[in-house]
Amino acid sequence: MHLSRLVKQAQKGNKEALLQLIIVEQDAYYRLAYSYMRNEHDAMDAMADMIVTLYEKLEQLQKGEAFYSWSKTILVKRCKTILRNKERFIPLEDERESSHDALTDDNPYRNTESEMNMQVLLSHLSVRQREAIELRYVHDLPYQTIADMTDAPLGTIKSRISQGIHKLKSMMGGDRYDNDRGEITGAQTELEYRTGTIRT
DNA sequence: AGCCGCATTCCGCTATCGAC
DNA sequence: GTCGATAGCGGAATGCGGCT
Repeated sequence: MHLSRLVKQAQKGNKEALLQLIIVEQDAYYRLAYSYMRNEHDAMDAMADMIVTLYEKLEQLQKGEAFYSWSKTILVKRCKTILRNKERFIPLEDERESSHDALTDDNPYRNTESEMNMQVLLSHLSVRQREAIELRYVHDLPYQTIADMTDAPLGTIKSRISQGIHKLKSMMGGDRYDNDRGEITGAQTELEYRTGTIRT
């Protein structure tokens, strides 16, 4: 994989190169867009808008290796803009209702009972905590990228995730895996197993 | 090629602060 | 008092260059 080379080709106007870059991560893009839009049509719309933006602004990207975090930041901001325009951006007090939407049949995450349980658990967090945790453990994005996406300081993202995990732990009735040495938390482990992002 | 040490980056955690 | 935001610390992971 020569990411930087592909990005440079795309920056020179090579549409094939840009297409290749997008295809490699198309599933990740879709899942990310879906997690915000909650339906296939809007997720596809957001992805289409992202591709247009990428094509227009690719010259501004300085580090080729940062292409995917940069493009995902664009996608998330586009999703939020669409939601705002539709006046559907979910305010804090409505988050529980939205959690039920997340369990509809076309949700790509709703595969098993335990995944549904995790969605229910996540629905008890604040919107911002849930967003940060989903971006980290569902979409496997680094803290800095999440901070960029959400326009929040890095420390704030760390805090949201840490406190969100803490809440999940208490909701799960204590920590099955935690111990005195401070190893990986039960809730965190649960999330990582759900999403396949557990590191070996 | 393999090992070692150093530097950098990333992450988890927590103390502190301010708003309510 | 509670909650969320912020900053900073320490440990783990990773990258990289030098040496054998």
